[in-house]
Parts: sequence; structure tokens; C-alpha cells
Amino acid sequence: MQEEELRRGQWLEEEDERLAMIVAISGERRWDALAKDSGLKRSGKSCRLRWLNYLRPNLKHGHITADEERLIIRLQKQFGNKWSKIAKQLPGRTDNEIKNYWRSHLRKKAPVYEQECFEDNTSNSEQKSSISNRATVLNSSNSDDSFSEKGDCYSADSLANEVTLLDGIPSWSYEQSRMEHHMYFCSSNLCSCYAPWTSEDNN
DNA sequence: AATCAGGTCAACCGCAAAGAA
DNA sequence: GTTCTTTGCGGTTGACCTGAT
Repeated sequence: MQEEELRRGQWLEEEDERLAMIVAISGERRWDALAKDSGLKRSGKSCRLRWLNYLRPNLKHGHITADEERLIIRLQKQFGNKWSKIAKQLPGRTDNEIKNYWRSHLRKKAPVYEQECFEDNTSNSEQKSSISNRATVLNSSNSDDSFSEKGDCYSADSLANEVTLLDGIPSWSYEQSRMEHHMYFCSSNLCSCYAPWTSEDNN
């Protein structure tokens, strides 16, 4: 049988529509067969990628929030370049998107943040113990247990690191509704505020 | 206005693992 | 147990965009 020339490069709108339709009918499997059946001059692999990274329902596109950013940094530190694993913790985001975001935004930022963290840690051990307490609360309040492996409680170090990382993210919104500016940890040029500690947190 | 450099992101490639025959 | 096919993953590429000169 004559090998048909496969299209490459950017997808056209009508190709997207056709692919979405055929996936709705056939389901997300047998991509080679699906690609042939669809009449698209695309490889199964290409169809699969397009579907997973762009057409799949409930995908978020663009603007990665500060919440997501800090989660990516933390998970990358925890798992390394296991993008699919990291992506599972960020609903609506694809491994490809996270990988790209890491390479273009965070890879450069992370060492700077870590350095700041190191400097901050060495001068703020009291804050660290307070953060350690908070780490436990953050973990227990996270209803999605896929978020952390069993028994994964963030160390004071990693949490202190995390808080410091956030200092570099102006639009940080993590639990913003619950947070207030905390005077104890706000210095003139490097604000390290996080949620004020309350008796409620200890329950 | 032209061009160059650096950044971004969608798509491709190659490999390995998983599953089917 | 072996071979073939399919799927999933991470790294890389290349087109496009934007800002600086």
C-alpha cells in the first residue's frame, strides 16, 4: 500500500474539529487507527499529542497562577523532571505546558529563590519552626491526597524555602482569602508574610 | 525601518514500558 | 517467552513574537 504523505506542523481549525469529533466517537485510544479513520493526514502520535495538549476538555490555557508556579517549583524539586507526574498535581495543565513553563520561566528563577532562601534561613531560625508547624496544617488541609505521597510532610527547610520562593512572586495569591499581611515577618525590602498563626490552626 | 537576540510554546523525535497476539 | 503494536514520557527543535539596538 502506498504510504500517504503525513502533514506536519501547526494544526488547522478544521483539523482540530475533525479530531475532536472522531475522539468523541471513538474514544481516546488506538491513535493510529483513529488517525486513519479520521481522514486526517496526521500520524496517530501527532493526533494524540494534539488532543492531550490542546483539545482535551477542561484544559486551562495560558496564565499560570502564582499558586501553580510555586507548586511546580516544589514538585520539580521533589520529583525532578517527571513532568507527567507533576502535571497530575495541576488539574487542567499538561506535562508539555509545565515543562515549557519550567524551562522558560522557572529554571532561571529557582536557583535565585533558593539562594534567597538559604540566606533567609540562616538568619531566621525562629520563623522556621513556626513555618514547620504551618507545614503540617497545610498538608492536612489538602483534601487531594494525590498531592503528596503517603507520609509526605514538608520539612521546615522546604517550607521555609517555599515561603521564600513566594517572596519573589509579586502576584502570589495562595490562600489569599485567608491571608493577611503579617507584621512580624514583613521587613522593609523583603516581605516574608504568610498567614498569621492562629489558635485555630493548632486544632 | 531593519535586524538581531532572546524568549516562548506547539509540535516532533526517540526511546522505553505496557499490552496484545 | 517472544514479537509486534500502542502508548506515554522527556528532551529537543523550529517557527513565531517581542524588545533592544
